[in-house]
Amino acid sequence: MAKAEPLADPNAPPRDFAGLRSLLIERHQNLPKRLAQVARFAVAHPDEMAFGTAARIAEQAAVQPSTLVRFAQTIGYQGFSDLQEIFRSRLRERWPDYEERLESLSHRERDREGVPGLLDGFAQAGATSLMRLRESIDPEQLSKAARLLSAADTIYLLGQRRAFPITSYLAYALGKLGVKSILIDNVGTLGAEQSAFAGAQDALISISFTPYAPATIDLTRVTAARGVPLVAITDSPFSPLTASADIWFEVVEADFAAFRSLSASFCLAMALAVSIAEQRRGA
Amino acid sequence: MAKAEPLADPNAPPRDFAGLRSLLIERHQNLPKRLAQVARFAVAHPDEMAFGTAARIAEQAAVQPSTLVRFAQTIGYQGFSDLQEIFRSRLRERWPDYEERLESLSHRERDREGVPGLLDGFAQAGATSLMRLRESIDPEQLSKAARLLSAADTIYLLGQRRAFPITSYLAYALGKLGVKSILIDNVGTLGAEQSAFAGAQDALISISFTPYAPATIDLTRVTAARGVPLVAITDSPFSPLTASADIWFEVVEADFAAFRSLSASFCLAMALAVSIAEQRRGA
DNA sequence: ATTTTTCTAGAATTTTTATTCTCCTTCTGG
DNA sequence: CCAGAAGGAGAATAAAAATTCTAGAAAAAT
Repeated sequence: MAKAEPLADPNAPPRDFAGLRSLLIERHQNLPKRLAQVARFAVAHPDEMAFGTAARIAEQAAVQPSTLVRFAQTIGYQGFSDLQEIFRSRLRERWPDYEERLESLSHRERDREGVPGLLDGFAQAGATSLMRLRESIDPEQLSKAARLLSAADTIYLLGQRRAFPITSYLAYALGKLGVKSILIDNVGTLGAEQSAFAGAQDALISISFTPYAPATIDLTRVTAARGVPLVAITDSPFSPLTASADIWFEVVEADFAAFRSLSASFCLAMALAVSIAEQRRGA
Repeated sequence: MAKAEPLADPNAPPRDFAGLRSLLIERHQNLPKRLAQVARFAVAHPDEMAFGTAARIAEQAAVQPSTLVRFAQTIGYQGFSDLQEIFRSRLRERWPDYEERLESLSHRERDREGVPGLLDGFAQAGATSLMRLRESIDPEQLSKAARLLSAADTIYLLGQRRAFPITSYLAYALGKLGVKSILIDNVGTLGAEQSAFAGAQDALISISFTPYAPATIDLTRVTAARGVPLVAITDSPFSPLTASADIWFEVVEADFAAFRSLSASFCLAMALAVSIAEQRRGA
């Protein structure tokens, strides 16, 4: 009857891939023949370990399935499935290198609770969002959007609720860049009137995230139907905005404490604004 | 010798992730409710789809396990396992060259010009701002601000021009957190009237950056002089806001292409909002 | 060389997991 | 508003998987 010592148990197996890997390399020579064989295979073919069934892996490693279970238990895991979870987590983490870096930058955050922890948490969510954005946005799409928008006479900006800060910022930035724009802020529910004069020679930037604000959706649909070119920024390919959009961008923000970051959306908006201005200057 | 053409079967489901993804996006709207729900989940959480068991995925997508099987079969796969294989292959393929990708990510930003370079530039500026923020903000100050603000009856929010996106977001976030707030948006230059009823039992959050918007400065001074506690967010200790502020934060944003990031300011605002709510709940 | 211990293979068992089926609900078209 | 069809939930079933058990082989110790 061994007592549970969850925190400082020296026999507890590592829960991350890096730790497991070094443990395997270290203990490999002291293990019995078949178990050492499994250890070698695991280090050499981590992908197989993550995806395969016990039977399949056993076959490839030339051992019995039961040996895999024994192996896992010998190292300290509960069973094969438990061990496999480590290999899977490695593939789940999208940007291991980058996350590690942030992690080390924020070594203090574990100790922290309450308010300071919040700051770190939101900073982390913001940075993660930004890094993901760079990977997920197709530069070609962005160029196309810039061309489309730079051809417009007036750029109408529509975004409500959580998206409103972004459109209001766009109004500010475009103004500073000398690009004519109109912010449809829907004050007094005058959104329809504010957008009434948008025509085919103009363009509309609509921004909406789940749960999509009805005002944004309705106004966008009506305006796009009139033939106004539409660039949409949203958080899913299934967003109601994508259907009528000429070009749309999917921005997935990381969240913390149930609040999604806005960093990536802002970043995209800024890039868009400046590239419209550049495009115009070039033309 | 007309041979069967197994490759061109129009009903055969895609065997690669990209194809599956676009198929899902395309067919999603013609699918029944629950199946569409699964399609959305699959696109949004491909990692889960790759590793989870049917039961686990079903729970997260809020459907029955059997629905997953129906879904897979409706699209043309043999069963759920068959479908899942596609999601797994994606992780398999992606992994090997990930180091390469990260490498190219940091290299390409030098070569790049124009639009894609802008995105990287703004992302970098945002991330830098966030990292700096963590260093520069004193946790003690943040806690004090949260206490001061949580004691307020109504929180008035003031910020114009570049700071307006932040205050409008604060209005949204505080509302969601159940904290009473009033956004002084100065529509129709009614700012003075909007803030007229703020008293000593309330509080004011003022945000302003160089060049400080006169409306913000004036309204802040007048309101603070009436005895309303003031928390200020600004970009310099010499800002006109610091003089009358009970607590103030200096947020230095990095810039790119002559546009300053807003990431750090947003991050601070979010942390502030959530800690006010936490403080209230505790009291 | 013999006993004891450790290790392994393979069968047996238990658990988990996907799939099928049935009955009920919710739409849709007349 | 009703009839019919399509969709969906949940139990039942079948399949597949991991795990345990046992007997025997290999290795180590005496």
